[in-house]
Amino acid sequence: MVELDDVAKQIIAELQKDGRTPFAAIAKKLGLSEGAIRQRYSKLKELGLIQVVAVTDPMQLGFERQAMIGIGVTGRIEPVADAVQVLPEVTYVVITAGPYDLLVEVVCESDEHMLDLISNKIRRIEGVSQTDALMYLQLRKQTYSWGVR
Amino acid sequence: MVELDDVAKQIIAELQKDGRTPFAAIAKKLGLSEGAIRQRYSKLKELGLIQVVAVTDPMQLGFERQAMIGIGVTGRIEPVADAVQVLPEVTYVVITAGPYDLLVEVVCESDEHMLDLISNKIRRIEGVSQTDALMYLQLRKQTYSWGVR
DNA sequence: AGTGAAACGACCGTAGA
DNA sequence: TCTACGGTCGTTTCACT
Repeated sequence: MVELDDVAKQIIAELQKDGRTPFAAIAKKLGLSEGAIRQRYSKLKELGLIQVVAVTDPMQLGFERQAMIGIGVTGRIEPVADAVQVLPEVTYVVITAGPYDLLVEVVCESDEHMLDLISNKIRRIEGVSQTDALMYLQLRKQTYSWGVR
Repeated sequence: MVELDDVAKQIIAELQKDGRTPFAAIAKKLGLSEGAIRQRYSKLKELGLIQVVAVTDPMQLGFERQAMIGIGVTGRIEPVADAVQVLPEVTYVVITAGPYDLLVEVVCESDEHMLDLISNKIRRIEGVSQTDALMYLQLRKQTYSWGVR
């Protein structure tokens, strides 16, 4: 775990609103030099604490089928998480406490692709005891500015 | 639904890798002018098809408690989705087919905050018949470059 | 960690095919 | 929708604190 100071938090907050905000603009807002902001951004990025990326809704673009797979695991969860997260269709993996041990978001090109992924890849992983597919019908909200409000 | 041509898809793919990639660099790669890329980016953004943002792992920063709430709904799902997505703690809402009708990701400051949110806000929404909280223990993978591979 | 300055490159408006 | 161009602004590097 990492402790971030106020400057780092504010840089993150600005970039959560618009990831292309010039460092100079952030610098002006925070009363620091451009270089200081860029230096901090580079470090945050290097440490894997932040990434600036384009996000879209694949379904809205007519691309693919999407689902969240709830997985029940017997035995240790980590090895299953490791095995799942190397699959290219998998965009999101989180270990959870509750009805499932693992939540896995997947993006597929078709129903057949999805079926193959679940039946022949995910369900055959050692330790997977149960899978529930929650097919995405419509994405309603997607926000990245949680610290801001 | 929107049909994107190849240029748009490639712009998105580049920005999925690094959202701060200069338009000029993308232009060079695609053999177009910088202005063309900027113009297309602006339009994609305006249409809400793409957003460039900073993403982090709140838990890794020691910030908050996170969970996915699986919600069962009686009657129409859309009004419930609307009511849920205005809550500031809610970062993600998707209508699904499967064990739940709605998946809702929430970021809270503490267990008490989470409890209050679920008991006093979400469960009191008209039409909510069931909620399962899947508390996040550890985020393992988070990718935004699905079209790329 | 942060500053400042100079060279370079990116961005953005406007005009035009 | 795209290109071209010029002025403005952002980024990079380096020497310094």
